[in-house]
Amino acid sequence: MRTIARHGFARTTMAHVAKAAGLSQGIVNFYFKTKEALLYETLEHLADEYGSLLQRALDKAGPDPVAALDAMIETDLGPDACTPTKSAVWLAFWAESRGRPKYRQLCRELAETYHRQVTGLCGRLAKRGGTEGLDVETIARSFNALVDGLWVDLATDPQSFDRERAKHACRAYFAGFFPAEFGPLLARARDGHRRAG
Amino acid sequence: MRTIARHGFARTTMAHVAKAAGLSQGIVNFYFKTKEALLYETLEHLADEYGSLLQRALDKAGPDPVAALDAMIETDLGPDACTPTKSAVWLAFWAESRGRPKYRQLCRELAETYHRQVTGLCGRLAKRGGTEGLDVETIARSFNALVDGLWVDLATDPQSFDRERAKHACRAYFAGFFPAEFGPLLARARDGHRRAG
Amino acid sequence: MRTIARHGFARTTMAHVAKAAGLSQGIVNFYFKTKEALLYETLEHLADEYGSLLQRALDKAGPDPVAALDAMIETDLGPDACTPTKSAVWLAFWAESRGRPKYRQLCRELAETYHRQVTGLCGRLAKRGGTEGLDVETIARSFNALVDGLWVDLATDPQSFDRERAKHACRAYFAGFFPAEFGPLLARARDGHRRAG
Amino acid sequence: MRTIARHGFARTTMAHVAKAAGLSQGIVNFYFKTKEALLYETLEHLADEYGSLLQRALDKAGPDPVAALDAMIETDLGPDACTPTKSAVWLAFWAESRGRPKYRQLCRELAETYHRQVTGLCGRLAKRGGTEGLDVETIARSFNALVDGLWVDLATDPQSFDRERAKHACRAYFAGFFPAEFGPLLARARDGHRRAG
DNA sequence: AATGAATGAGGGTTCATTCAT
DNA sequence: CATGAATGAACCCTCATTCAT
Repeated sequence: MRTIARHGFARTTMAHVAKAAGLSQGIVNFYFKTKEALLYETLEHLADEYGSLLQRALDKAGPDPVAALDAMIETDLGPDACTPTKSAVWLAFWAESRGRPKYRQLCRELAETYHRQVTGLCGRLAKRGGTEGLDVETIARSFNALVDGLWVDLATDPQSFDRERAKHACRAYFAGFFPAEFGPLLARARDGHRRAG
Repeated sequence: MRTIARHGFARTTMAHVAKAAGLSQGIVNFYFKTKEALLYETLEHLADEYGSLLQRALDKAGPDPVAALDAMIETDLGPDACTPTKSAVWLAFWAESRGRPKYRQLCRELAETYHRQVTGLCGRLAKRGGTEGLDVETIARSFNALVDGLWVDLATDPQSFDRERAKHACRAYFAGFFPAEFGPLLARARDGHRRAG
Repeated sequence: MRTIARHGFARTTMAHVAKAAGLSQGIVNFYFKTKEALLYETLEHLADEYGSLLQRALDKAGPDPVAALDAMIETDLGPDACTPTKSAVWLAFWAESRGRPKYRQLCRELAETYHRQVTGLCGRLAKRGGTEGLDVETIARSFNALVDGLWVDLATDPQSFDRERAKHACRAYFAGFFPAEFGPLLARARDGHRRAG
Repeated sequence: MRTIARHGFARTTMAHVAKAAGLSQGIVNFYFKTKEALLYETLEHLADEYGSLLQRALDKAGPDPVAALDAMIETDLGPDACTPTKSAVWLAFWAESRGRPKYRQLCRELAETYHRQVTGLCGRLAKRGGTEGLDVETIARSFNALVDGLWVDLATDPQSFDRERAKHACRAYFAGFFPAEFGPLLARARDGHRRAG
């Protein structure tokens, strides 16, 4: 992952990877069989890790949709899932997933799962707030896009942004649709900043 | 661009490009001197085209910040700037821009210009609405992220989304911060859909 | 073929082949796509060449079975089909054909065709001579084995043998079963030797 | 030997050999020092085994040249020396012996010994039969070739042939030169077949 | 004595680049 | 200008060999 993040996908060679890992090329190939296999297992590892981070966060958040959505935000932009390296690697795989069916499938499955969860949570939120008219499908997809975009921006220009402001942006995004629920969260975060600053 | 979109950056070869363009390999190299140069000129072309599309749209929109922001949305997600091929190519360059300073610089300049424009427009909007307390900096960066993310999602899964819904999502995003200004736009779009449907 | 004959199959590298042909490795791979393909095409070339040599000889020999069999001997051990290089290459392919179905198939087809022809000719000879009791099937297979063995010996030790004596051995072999037909041929060859020596 | 027979010489790896023998790769290298050494010792083993089989058969056959030659036939095509595996390995070594002086030397020595014995026996037979005019040198070399060819054919296509018919072919070969001596052998074998069938 | 993880040289192959035509 | 055959560096991968355990 470090090698992909540093050199880019196209310039990632087995020699780079082996040297970065402090291993010989022979043994890397012995374990991973193939460069393609190594790359795919990297993607799998990334997806698995992300999946379990998210699951753990959701379990901890409990049944409340606001808490759950906030947990997703905290996970997506937390220090474990959203490092400069990892976001760069995700970006690389997204870019390369066109024309590589295996990558595409895995990415899409993850995105679909994510989308279903967000849609479900937003749906419950809309029902509770009496705003069933909202297009939760689009809200969810756009939230996904927002997070993806934040990752892209963090990957391409880590200076432009910090993770806390990114989280704030996500909360502000939800506050636009669910002011009653996410307004307080926003305010609390703002006060936190004021106290911290 | 078609070749990058189809095969991915890492698997794009001069032979592919030449064949796709109906040219001999020799002449492609004669004109572009180098693969690296061809790729860079591709990025420049993409950036120039996008820049002029945006400029034209802004000129046409006039001085009103709402109209200008909406023009940006229309451009970013319009049929000229946001084709499946182009979004895929942007994605590829973003991914590869780490570790390639020339790409990085060009991408960053474009993003900075864009960011300045959005920030300016949002600032005027905030002033006009009497909501100077808004963090226009973050609003602008997040809008950028949202558009980037929508491009990513359109590039990786064209089915998940259509451009009209993406535009709607952008307007909804702004409506969260500037309800008075973007609310009517949203409503109009919604009515348009109703009439059309 | 020269490289296989010189270094053996196992030590034949593309670098050897390219250097022996006075070409770069790149262009060899460009033309043959694959080492495996190059080897297979070599076998095909060898088989085609042998097939057409044999066919031409048989056409020239006419319908007489003795003349035809003698033409086969002349071809198999003639200067075109039976060079040190070619016999070595045949030997290499025979050895490697176990475990390489494609080689095996081609070799077997050629052998089967050959066997059918020899069996047919011997059958006509046996009928003509009133010795229908002969096991022409085995006679033909053994003749095939004899020729193969002569090739092997010529390949492994070119000094041990010359082609003329090998031909003589083949005629002597047939003379054992068809003395009336092949006896004169033997005698003529012997006289030829006497005159020549 | 099993590995060479199955995969061919070129594709025989130390890993294959070790696995087939149920040993670790380390210990195989420890005992044989080198792949080259292992291969050479394999050839030596094969040659030694063949040599002692032949010697034992000749000892048992006694001084009669016909019995001795028949013993050679029985050995060469008997169940101990002529298994599918062994004939395949011989073929592999013959093929590879070009360009490997050590193999070549060993193969040639064996062939020379064999040739001397056959020549001697045929010479005694010719003298006894009053046919000193025969070219025993060529008869012997051709017999060797015949046996080699039978091995090749058995190695490349075990179905085409069985060992009994191969033996018969050898006897028929000798019967062509020494009808008085090998005719009865042939007849006996034929009767044996009849009784058996 | 025995293992198997580890090494690294060398193989086949790809592909950006050059150049005679 | 244009071609495409030709080059060679660099890639991925295999595998004989070594060595700590």
